[in-house]
Amino acid sequence: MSAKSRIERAALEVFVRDGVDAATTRAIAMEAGVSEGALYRHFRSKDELATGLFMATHRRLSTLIRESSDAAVGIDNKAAAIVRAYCQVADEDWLTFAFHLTQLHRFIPLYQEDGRDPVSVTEAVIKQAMITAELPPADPRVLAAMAIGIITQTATNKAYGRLGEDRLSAHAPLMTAAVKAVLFAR
Amino acid sequence: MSAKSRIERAALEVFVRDGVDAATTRAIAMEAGVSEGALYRHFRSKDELATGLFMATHRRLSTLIRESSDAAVGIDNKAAAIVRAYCQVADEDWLTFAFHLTQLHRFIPLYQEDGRDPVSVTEAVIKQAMITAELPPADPRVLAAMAIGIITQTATNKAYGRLGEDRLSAHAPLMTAAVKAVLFAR
DNA sequence: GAGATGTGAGTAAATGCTCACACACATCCG
DNA sequence: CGGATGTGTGTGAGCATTTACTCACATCTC
Repeated sequence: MSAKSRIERAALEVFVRDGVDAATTRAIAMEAGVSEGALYRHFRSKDELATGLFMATHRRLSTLIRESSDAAVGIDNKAAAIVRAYCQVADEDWLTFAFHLTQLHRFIPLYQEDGRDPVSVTEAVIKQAMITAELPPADPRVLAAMAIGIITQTATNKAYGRLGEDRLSAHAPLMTAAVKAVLFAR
Repeated sequence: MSAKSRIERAALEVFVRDGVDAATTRAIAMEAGVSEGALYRHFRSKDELATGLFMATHRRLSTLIRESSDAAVGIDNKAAAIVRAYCQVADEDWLTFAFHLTQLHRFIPLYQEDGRDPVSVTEAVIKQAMITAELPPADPRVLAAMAIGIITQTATNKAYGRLGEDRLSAHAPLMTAAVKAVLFAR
């Protein structure tokens, strides 16, 4: 593995463990088994390192959700597609996903910048389904928040060790049923 | 207002805005309109200040949830009581609630320490309802996470300015319906 | 006047980042 | 082929700055 990716993996570990602000470049370098100087050979700053890692996962997740919900037909299938997208990203690299999940609040301006984030996409899907009367009317902003909350809070509890070692997709059926139920709840 | 509470309010503002780790004692003192020394006259350390503020809201929330869900009869009423408890704490002091919400991840060991936290309480309620066959069987840990996720993610989106200026309880009916729907979803 | 409260300059430690240097390796030239 | 030169990468001591916290002294309150 290249030094650059070793540093990135180490940074993810330290960021998840200590939080981005409390993490030190020294700790990251030590975890990666390189000197502190090497870190700055590959990244301009600690902030660029953290932001780069966050945005990579953010774009991966946002794109996957948008594309797979677009491809699905009908609100039920779209809901299932969104759950599946989260599970896929979480399971293919839990560390990056956990970093994205736990440090999200530190990057909200970036999260919301282009209206292509998971919440906005979900909100758009819901709005559209209300126009076609597939869903009964309600505040789409709140429904989107609740739907995403079902998924992210399950993932968060897994990150906190409350759900054992299963992959996130082990809970996909229940999460999917829950999201569908919420969309129709009034 | 006493200096001590002025400092606490200022700390909450800065902690919410910058995060606990990035917040400086100077910024807090300036926001409170006192010197940095005054801060240490009332609190041993920045960490004690942050932890004290967090635990106060944590205990308030946990206790309220436990007591009001205990008092309610039947799973539907218990679900409504949990939503109401969150809304009450959020609406009576949004700043402390927003602090608790956004900085939770930094205090997980404290959050989980005594099994009286909102998620654990909700999990216990769900388990009991399954024993009495009020609810169909499923993993209570996941159901609890999802139910709490509905509430906290709605609140989080409000904190991020996605839901306008309404009080959280404005969304209580929808959140309550959603939580009930999730508990029965399979 | 005594104790509580407030002040702000000062301190030791930590942190993000730089820099002069070292090493490995490839390319070029006689 | 052997040496010179260039380039990408790694090192770790060192620097400037920031930060949490302290303390000798001032001020207020009763």
